[in-house]
Amino acid sequence: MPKLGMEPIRKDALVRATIAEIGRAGSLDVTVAQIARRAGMSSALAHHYFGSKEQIFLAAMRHVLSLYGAEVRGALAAADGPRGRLVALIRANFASGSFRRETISAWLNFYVLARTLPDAARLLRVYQRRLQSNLVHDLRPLVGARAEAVAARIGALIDGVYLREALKAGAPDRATAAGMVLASLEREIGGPA
Amino acid sequence: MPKLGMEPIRKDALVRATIAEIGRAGSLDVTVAQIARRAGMSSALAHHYFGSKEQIFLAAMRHVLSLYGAEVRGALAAADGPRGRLVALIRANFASGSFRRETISAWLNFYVLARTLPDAARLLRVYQRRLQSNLVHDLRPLVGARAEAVAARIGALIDGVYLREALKAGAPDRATAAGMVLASLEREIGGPA
Amino acid sequence: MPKLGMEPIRKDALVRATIAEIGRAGSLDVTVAQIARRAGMSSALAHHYFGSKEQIFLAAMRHVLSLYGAEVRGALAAADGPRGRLVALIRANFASGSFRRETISAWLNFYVLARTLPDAARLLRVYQRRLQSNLVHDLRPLVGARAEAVAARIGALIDGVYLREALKAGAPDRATAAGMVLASLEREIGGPA
Amino acid sequence: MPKLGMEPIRKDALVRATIAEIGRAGSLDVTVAQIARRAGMSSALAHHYFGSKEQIFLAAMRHVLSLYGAEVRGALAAADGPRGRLVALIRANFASGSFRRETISAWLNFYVLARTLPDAARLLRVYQRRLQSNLVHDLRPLVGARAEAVAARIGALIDGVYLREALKAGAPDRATAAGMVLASLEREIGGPA
DNA sequence: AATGAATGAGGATTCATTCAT
DNA sequence: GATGAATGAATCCTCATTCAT
Repeated sequence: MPKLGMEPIRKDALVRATIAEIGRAGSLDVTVAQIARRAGMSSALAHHYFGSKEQIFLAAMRHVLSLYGAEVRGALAAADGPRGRLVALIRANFASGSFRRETISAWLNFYVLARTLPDAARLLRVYQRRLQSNLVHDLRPLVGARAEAVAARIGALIDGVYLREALKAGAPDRATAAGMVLASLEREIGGPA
Repeated sequence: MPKLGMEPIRKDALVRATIAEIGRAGSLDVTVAQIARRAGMSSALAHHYFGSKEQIFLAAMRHVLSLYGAEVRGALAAADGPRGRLVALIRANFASGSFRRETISAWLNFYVLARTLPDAARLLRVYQRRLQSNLVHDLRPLVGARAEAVAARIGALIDGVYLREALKAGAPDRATAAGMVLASLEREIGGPA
Repeated sequence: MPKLGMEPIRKDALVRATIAEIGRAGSLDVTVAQIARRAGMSSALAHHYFGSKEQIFLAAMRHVLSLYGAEVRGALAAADGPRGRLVALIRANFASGSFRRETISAWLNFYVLARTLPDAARLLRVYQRRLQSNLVHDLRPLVGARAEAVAARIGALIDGVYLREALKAGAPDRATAAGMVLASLEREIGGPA
Repeated sequence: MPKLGMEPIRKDALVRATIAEIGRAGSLDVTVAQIARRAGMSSALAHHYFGSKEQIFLAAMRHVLSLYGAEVRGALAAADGPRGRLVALIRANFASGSFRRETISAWLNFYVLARTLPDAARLLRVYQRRLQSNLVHDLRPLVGARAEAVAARIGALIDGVYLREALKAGAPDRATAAGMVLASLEREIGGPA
């Protein structure tokens, strides 16, 4: 069984298990043993690879944020024109990779984590800044000087939609969620988005 | 002169201490002992009055929501006309009683709590429903059939603004926060709000 | 069972159990659970009263040193003249309260502890300083300026005798141990001690 | 040219690393991983060569004792006459090879180890017996029948000086340490040593 | 009403040791 | 010969909760 190069495989399994467990528990009150068990290894091995529970959580955050980033980049690359890119960007925020039950739960809990771990706060700020700059880039041609303010409102609305989704039961409704933000965009830039 | 029983006094002290401790810790990872110490009593007494930690948390939630409700009712009573009442309602959401460091932290953590405690979820849904109905009531005359959708967007935006405030350092900026939502309202109903 | 004023009783029981366990194990590799079990309580209670294993060890050291100090004071009070007091002091170092199997083991391990815990080192230095000053006080009239050097040699010899006793099997032989140091004293001050 | 097997090289590196780690930690609380890392190999290899942590410790003891023995033999070979040999023997006990920071710490901890490992106790007893017989051999011509008792006192004093050195901070002072024991010798045999 | 006393259950982390490659 | 992979067993410490007074 012991092969070489297990580290990335194990780490990846642990990161996925962490997100799944946070999703299941709905909070950060998950034990390393639970995470490790789901990832198919002993908790000792989890510590061997990550050093501490904190680092496991941070790795899970980075994973979620990096999946999200890839989703956004892919969407933007396939879109044309400011309006088209804005729509694609907003839709990407609610794409199937990110806007799923467990990820929404993880996201909410990362905000809590950020109140304790400076590194977690930093990661979330990076996410917010990127979203803001992406929005501003394509809002500028449409709303000029108002771009910054509009982007801030849309960014906050996206977070709010996530937060409210976390309270609902059942599977997340991507279309409705994205629709809310797209409608807001429409009101901000005028005309149908 | 009826001598006031200790029960309400003790319970109130515990509820306040709970909110303060959640604010301090930035999470629900506060011990009953910490709460009781801040409230000036033994943890055994805290259990005596509330039965369990869960109930202490729920009481703290009810307290926050009831303060918030009072703030909103007061604001609405003093305002006139749909537009005036909408502005007052939004401002009330960021009033000094609710939009303060520790309450914002508590609010965020209550969303986490709601994922575990059905009672907590119920309380948050009551809050959302009231906000929605308050918004709809005064949006109807202004935007007609769009009232429901607009109210949902404004409600989610308010939550998003809270969430983002939780990530920031330093004292919360009420004017800016309220300004964001008011600007959105303006775009939704047309003309300066 | 729960009565008031248990703290000193519990702490005392823990301190005694600690010394006994160190004696049994022959090293500091004793668990809080073992100590607590011997003291007739849960390990949680041990932590409740002492806060940490470190503090338990330090309390045990203070206990041993204070017993030793009492023994020495008692012996000196009952002796007359420099020579008589020196003999009494040396005998006190090997009195039945201190020169027993488990205490010798504890003593040795406290020297190890002192290499890690500054507080432990401080306690041992206090012991050494007191012994030195007691010796010098009564050596001065007998050997004048050599008092300091002679005291240092006698002090080190006492420690060496303890150390060697730690290696032996069976019950410690007080008379022989004290005899070694008394013989040394005799050589230092001339004439039979 | 016979190619030297790795075994003795590895074992030697581990033994040296063990002494260094015990010196650094000031206790036997050093992990095999720490020792192996300092010796430049994996902990698995350390186990491969020694079988267990216990055996590593015992090998380290043998190493220290054998260095000490060589030092003593060298000193005795270069000295003449009972008095000269006694002085040389005492000085050898505090020679630069043995009376150094980490070795003193190791020595103290070996006494602790001896309380658990019979083999360790045996090694220390061998050391004590050899020292005793070396001392007696050259004391006999000077003090006759008192040789055994004097040797025992000097041996215990040497150990005591080591023990006290373990408590001090800073580099060990060889001259002062040897001086203490030489002064004692002088008192025992009469006349300047 | 109030609390000190007490603990069972659990949780992060460490570590000697084994094993397949 | 050498090591990364892996884990079972501990160990310290915490905490919600109960109980006798």
